[in-house]
Amino acid sequence: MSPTGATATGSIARPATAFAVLGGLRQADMNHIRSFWRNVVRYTAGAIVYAGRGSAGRRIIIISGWACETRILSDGRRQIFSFLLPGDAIDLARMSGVGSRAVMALTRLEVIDADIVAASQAHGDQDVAAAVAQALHQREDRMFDHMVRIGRLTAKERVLNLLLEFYDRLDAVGLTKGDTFRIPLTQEVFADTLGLSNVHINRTLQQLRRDGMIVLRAGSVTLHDRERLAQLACYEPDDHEQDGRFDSLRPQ
Amino acid sequence: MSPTGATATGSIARPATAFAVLGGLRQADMNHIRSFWRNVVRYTAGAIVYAGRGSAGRRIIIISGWACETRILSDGRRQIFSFLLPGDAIDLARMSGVGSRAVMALTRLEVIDADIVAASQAHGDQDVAAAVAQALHQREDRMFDHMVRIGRLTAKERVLNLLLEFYDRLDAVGLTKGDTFRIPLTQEVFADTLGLSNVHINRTLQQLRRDGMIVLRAGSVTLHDRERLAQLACYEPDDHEQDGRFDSLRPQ
DNA sequence: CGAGACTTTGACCGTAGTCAATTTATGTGG
DNA sequence: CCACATAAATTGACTACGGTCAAAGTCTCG
Repeated sequence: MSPTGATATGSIARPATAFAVLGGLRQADMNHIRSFWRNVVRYTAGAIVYAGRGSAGRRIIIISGWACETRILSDGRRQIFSFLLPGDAIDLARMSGVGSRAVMALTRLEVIDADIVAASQAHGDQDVAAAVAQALHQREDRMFDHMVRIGRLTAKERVLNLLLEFYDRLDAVGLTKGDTFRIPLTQEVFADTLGLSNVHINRTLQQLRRDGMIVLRAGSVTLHDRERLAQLACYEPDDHEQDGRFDSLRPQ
Repeated sequence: MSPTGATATGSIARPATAFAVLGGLRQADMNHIRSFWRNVVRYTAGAIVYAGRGSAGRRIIIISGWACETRILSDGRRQIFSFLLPGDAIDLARMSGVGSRAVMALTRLEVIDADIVAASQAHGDQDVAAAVAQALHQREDRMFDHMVRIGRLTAKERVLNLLLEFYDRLDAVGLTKGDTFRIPLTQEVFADTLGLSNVHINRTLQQLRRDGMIVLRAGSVTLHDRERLAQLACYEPDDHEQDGRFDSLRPQ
């Protein structure tokens, strides 16, 4: 393991693992994807993702795992700006890590250079570059939702709203099972995301559990009646246009 | 005045007014700018700025006045995402105004199509298109500062931090006089920007005045000892690289 | 001068923060 | 598989920051 937590993946890696998140693939796609195999870069949880590590360039696609964009103030306070889930893309330009902004792996993370993928337009009629551009746009759109969350919603609304966003995003890449999905976040991460203290997050979650609005245990969440929850949490999926995430690699 | 609040400026408008904010100009620049004259679009305070109104396109440059990006929730809560000051540029694409996002004039506003200006590279060695692109980037960078503000700072810090940002931005285009600048915002706008109630904004401002940290009256603010204030407000101007605002029209 | 928009004030409430201790996972080496 | 170390979740007691409601005072501008 390199000191930065990043490792270029050798031929040891098993395709089935890294790309499983993108769903079952047609044989043609599989062949196409295998060609990227040695371009996948891995990070350990807690690692900072820099541009240029391994074979990852400035624009990257998340293959598996969760990451976040964050800033840490000199006095220790931390704010998380956004989350990066499988199928998301981000431009690492101007990420400095210092007082400014950094992308941090929240779990083990697999990443690939977006330009390498885009350069080979072999699979289907999809325009990979366009899909990446769309993913970048959606990230920006979500940023506004997030500002509303921390600026104008109550603690309960913030938590629900965020969980609903996670559901929709994960569902779009096949990472939900019915109303349930896995969520690898500590309560402290929730706190630093939603502008609350970890203690208050804890109490809010318990309240939501007691009210039967969510089921949350052992790293997985279940959201029954999302329609109603969305109402309660001011969650208005602006129909963020088409789904622009990088699932052009998924079965048609 | 059109129903939307937008009017295309005819030849009646006086150059000296609209472009005064960009500072005194060399004779060559003045001539160049005169050619844009009929492309300036005006809005009244409170008007929504849409792409395509008058001669303004998708990417616009603020010539004079203040505007903001905002969203209004169905229950009336409002969040302001960013402010647009003279010299700033913004891409109006995907501004819907409805539940999503809108640009609203906070004062009388003068705007010009960025592409029209960029199309004529006559003045100096500056690359206008690059300056506009930079301005767009800076807007994004400031968005992160803003998330930290509403997510992690106290009320007092939020207010100071925002005022310091205004100072730096206005100073960059010559709109400060010593430690003082004009600020056309109501306390309610502050509230909806900083995620606080208007009443609390009022009390916070009074507190800051009593502590002698700011002077605020009749629409103008004075910030003495900004170094100290920056310290207190976690204001860390990340040295947002070069100054990429649209002041390439200003004297060299 | 009057209307409407903004600001200011007071009283009171409630959400969320802080500090500190305890319990419960999680994980690691033996 | 157990023992220990560490991280994470939970709880209680107390505080305080910020919200709400309602009334009164100011300012602007036609």
